[in-house]
Amino acid sequence: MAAVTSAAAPTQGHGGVTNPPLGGAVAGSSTQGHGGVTNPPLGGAVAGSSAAGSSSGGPSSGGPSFSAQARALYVSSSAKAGMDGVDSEKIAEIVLQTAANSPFTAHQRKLDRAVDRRVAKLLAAKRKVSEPERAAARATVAARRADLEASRRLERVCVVVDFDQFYAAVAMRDRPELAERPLAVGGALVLTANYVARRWGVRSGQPGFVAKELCRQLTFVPAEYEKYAEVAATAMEVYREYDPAVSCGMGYDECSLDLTHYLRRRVRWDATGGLTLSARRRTALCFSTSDECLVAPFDQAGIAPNFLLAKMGADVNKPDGQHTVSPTVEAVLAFLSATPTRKAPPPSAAHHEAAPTAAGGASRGASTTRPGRVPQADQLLQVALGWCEKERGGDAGAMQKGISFSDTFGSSDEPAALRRQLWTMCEGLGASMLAAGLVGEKLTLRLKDSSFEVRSRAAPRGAAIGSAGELYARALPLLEREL
DNA sequence: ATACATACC
DNA sequence: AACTGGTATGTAT
Repeated sequence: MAAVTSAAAPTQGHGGVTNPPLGGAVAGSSTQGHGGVTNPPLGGAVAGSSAAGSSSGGPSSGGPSFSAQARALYVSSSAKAGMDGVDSEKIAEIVLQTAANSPFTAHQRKLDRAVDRRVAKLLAAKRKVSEPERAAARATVAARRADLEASRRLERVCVVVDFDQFYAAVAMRDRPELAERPLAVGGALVLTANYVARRWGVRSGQPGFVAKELCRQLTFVPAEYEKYAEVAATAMEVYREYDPAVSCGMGYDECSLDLTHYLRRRVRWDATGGLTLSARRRTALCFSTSDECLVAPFDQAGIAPNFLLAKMGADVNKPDGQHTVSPTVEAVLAFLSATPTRKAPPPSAAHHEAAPTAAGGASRGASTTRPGRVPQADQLLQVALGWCEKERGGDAGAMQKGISFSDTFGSSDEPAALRRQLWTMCEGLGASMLAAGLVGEKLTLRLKDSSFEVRSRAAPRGAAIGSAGELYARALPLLEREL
């Protein structure tokens, strides 16, 4: 990982950081624009060895027809909490009618086909692996697995709390008259729907026009991110009593606590039996000191010996549920085999880097560059075993690596209009860079057209980028070339 | 290194 | 009329 440094982020002074740099960016285009600055990837060590991954349930290679896929998509959504008694046939029908022939869906299908090709390629490569190679790989995995088991920690009590229907809960808190009505936060896209709306089939990630079609009475309210940050901060204040280092997830709607120390001090707790927060204690966790904190009466919690498992557990038993993974190897493995692969987080070298390397380091370095190894295999193995040493849920305290500004605007091919749009976005990005105290090193212009095709063009490295003017100067040539 | 894609909320 | 926006990471070339 190149030792590029930049006049990076002074704000959160991290002493003499040799840390990664950052950048600034902007974008514009005929329908949508998205711009961002990125840095060279963290690089770091990637592990090798050979473990199995499993494909994300995307069908399509000779799989079901498109409408069957759409139906399957819906069925999974109807299985969500609070969706009993929903007329799934009808909803599937409406979703198909309104969205199946959209340019978005067409683009999505194209992406899916690319994934299928990649999967086919991997499977073909796998088939070519000889039996001796397989045996060697099995031995490597067995050895690594033994290492991981030997270093497995089960004494911690990690909790991930998920603020259910968070954005909608905040909206309903402020406008109680909306609470009984179907409500969606968002606009072009549904970010969150309350449980009333979900009964109509409205769900997050759905395009707004489909949601409206599903539920004519649906009320939309725009997202208010500053407010969410505020409410989350208030909730964190409460959680801090239980874990001074409590961290908040990116979208503000979840946080992670390590209750190990709190429980040792305050509660009689049987390590072998695990921990179940009593309803009362959980309520205390959520609401203890202030009613201001009454965010969502239906928060979920995952409780487990590490944050990987706690995060996965928070997704079980919605709404208003909690799931405990007991601190035994058997319980952990049983939980994993009962949990769809889809629920596991993607293996990430960065996560691995973030973990103390007691167990990981040596074998990682040794196997990284061997040919024929599956990248990320060590991470996959860790996830498969439910092994995770991450100290926290979020990456609290990590230095920001990029900052971006994007905007969806009306379709246009007018160069002049696009330049104006670009300028507006440069101003927006400049302002957020200023607010964040960031200076850019590298600039990327991203353009999305009306068929959802995305182009990204990077400016050659140059002087630090700090203002709207500098952003524009670097971005404009990129745009001109695309006109 | 660049472009393109993915995951997550 | 018409499928977000922001950050970080992964893959292919």
